[in-house]
Amino acid sequence: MVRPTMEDVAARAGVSRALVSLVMRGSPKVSDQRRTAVLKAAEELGYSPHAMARSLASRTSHVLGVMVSDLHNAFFAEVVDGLDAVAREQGFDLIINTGGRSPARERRAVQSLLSFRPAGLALLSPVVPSAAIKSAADQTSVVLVARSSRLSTVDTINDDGERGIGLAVDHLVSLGHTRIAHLDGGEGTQAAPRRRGYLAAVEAHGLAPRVVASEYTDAGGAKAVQELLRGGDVPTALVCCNDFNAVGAISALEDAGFRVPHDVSVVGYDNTSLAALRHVSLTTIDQPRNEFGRLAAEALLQRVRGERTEPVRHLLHPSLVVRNTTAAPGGPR
Amino acid sequence: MVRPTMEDVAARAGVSRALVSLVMRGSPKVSDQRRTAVLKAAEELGYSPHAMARSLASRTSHVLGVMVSDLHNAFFAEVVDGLDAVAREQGFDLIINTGGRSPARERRAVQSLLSFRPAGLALLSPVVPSAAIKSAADQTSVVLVARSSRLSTVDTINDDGERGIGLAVDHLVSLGHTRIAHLDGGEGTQAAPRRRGYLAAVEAHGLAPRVVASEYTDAGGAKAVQELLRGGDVPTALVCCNDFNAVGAISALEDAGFRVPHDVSVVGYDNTSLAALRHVSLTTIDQPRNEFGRLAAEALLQRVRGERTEPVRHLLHPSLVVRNTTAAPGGPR
DNA sequence: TCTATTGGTTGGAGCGCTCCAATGCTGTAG
DNA sequence: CTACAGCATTGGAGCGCTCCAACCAATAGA
Repeated sequence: MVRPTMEDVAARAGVSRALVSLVMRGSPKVSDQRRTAVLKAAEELGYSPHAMARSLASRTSHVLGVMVSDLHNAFFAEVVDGLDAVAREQGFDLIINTGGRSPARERRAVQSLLSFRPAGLALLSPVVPSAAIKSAADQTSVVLVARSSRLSTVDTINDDGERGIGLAVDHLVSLGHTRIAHLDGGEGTQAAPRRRGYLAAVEAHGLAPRVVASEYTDAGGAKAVQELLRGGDVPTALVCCNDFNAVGAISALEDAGFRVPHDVSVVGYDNTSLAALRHVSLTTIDQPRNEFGRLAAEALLQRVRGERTEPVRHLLHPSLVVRNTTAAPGGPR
Repeated sequence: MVRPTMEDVAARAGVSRALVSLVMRGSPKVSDQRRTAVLKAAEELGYSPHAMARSLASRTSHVLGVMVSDLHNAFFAEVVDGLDAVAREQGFDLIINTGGRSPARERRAVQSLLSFRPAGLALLSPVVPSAAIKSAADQTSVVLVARSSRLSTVDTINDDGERGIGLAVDHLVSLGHTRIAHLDGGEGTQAAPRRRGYLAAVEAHGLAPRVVASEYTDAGGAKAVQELLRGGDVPTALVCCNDFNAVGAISALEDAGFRVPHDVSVVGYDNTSLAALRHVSLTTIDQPRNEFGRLAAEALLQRVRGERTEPVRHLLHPSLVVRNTTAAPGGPR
């Protein structure tokens, strides 16, 4: 369990510790002969550099910290994939920590990440108050994903939720729908722009808006539909705040004898893997999640390299994915 | 961006660096007067200890590395939750890295984690060859989750897949089913014990076994059912290798005009969040995922504290979760 | 009164590495 | 034959911390 150090490698290869250091960092100013000798010795000893000692000595870090607010949500998995790809490419490592959607836990997670003195910090949909983000930003470069901020020291990456919902409404209108309701995400992240997008799009088409309070869960979607049914006046199309909500809504509709999409069309949001299941086959709005991650990593690395100090605000274009839960009113069962 | 050091805090509080170190580590042998002075100075400067310098100096680590083979799978999120809870409790931090189910990437991820010299390493369902695990185990304590191993230096945490499938078969038999097929997970992790469990349980009940080749995806489940249908002789119950497979199977059955559970009962495996959706409401086998994580963390910490050197092999009991995809043959539609 | 003991505090060495100034070495120009 | 690049190589200082032996009162015991 006791690992060899640079000193051990140096002794075995018959060179100085400094030379080993140069080899490990891939310096060009080392003779081929010595280089191979060092690499051979390292190999034989099973040596690999001590990341912490390295960053302590160099006063630089090759680590990006990532705080994932909710590991249970596959949304973040793809963001992390994007981050990972770009970071790796540029010789950076990721250390991930999770906040579990609790501000206290999230705060601890950020503290823990900062204690490693990362070169940058990506916060994926954080729930901590803005002040906490500011204090992190005083210590390292910070990028926010799926959360906006007015802080001048942090970069942000978001999707254009207004536009995304607009795509859903346009799609339904083009199918011939005129009575389109929105199941609202309430206090949830990004619920506000989605609601705004719904209202704007419906108005643009000269239709009457109808917003039903709901939340980002399948139970929430079901409950909202039950409420709608009690009212008697069932719309022909539902634009839901996310995929889970949509699946709950579909369930409740079918329980009540409605057929999707024959009687009611339903659109989700997020294009989770759930939506793609053939059993669900949900028409939904896709966010370029991988791109979120890539842009987040690039934003951080730009700051790390000192190429930029002005904040960037990326607003990515969502896209419509048509599957089998939307059709013209009275269309396919 | 330049953070204060212990030296700065010491100067401000008018004490030595060593005293600050004692305070930061919560040593009891510091007078209250000095302690408050130090804490005040630290607070004012926004000081927080440098985790890397600390672990370098102390030659101990308060970090557990976690390699998650696939972030997209919510299974691991709960394991990580369990790990996180126990680790935090004992003052350890988690650093997570992902392998994306590719041996090469996974290897890099493990390398990267090891370069932080973690006190222990949890590998969640790793796909790297056993030799790579052994080499990691030479460098730190290793625990394997959802993968078994004969290595005497690593601990393992698994569910008893044989028993789990047995529960599913018993349940179906108790409902009156006699023609029960198994959709097999092929080369996938844990597919072998599940297959064995099916064969053993079916035999124990004196029934004829029927194993259909499939895989851990919804498309795989659908394909297997289509094959079954082409054969003409459709069983009254399906025990699937996992939840995704089960959902695909249900989809294909419904497309072909069969009703679940009236015509065919279906059982999944894993109790993913998917299974709990009311739209799916799948009878399935639950693995104590959180418990996996807790036991993994405890196994590592026991080794870290030097309490144990013998390997442990946890085999946890899965449990049956009955929902709406199973019924007596010809039962509820 | 002198020596032990105790509790609080401190300077210095050292963790494994990087960085820099300095060194030795060759080869070429003067 | 000396001078001077130019290159490969090296020793030493230092990153922010922990750990240890030493130290310094202040109190207790003889």
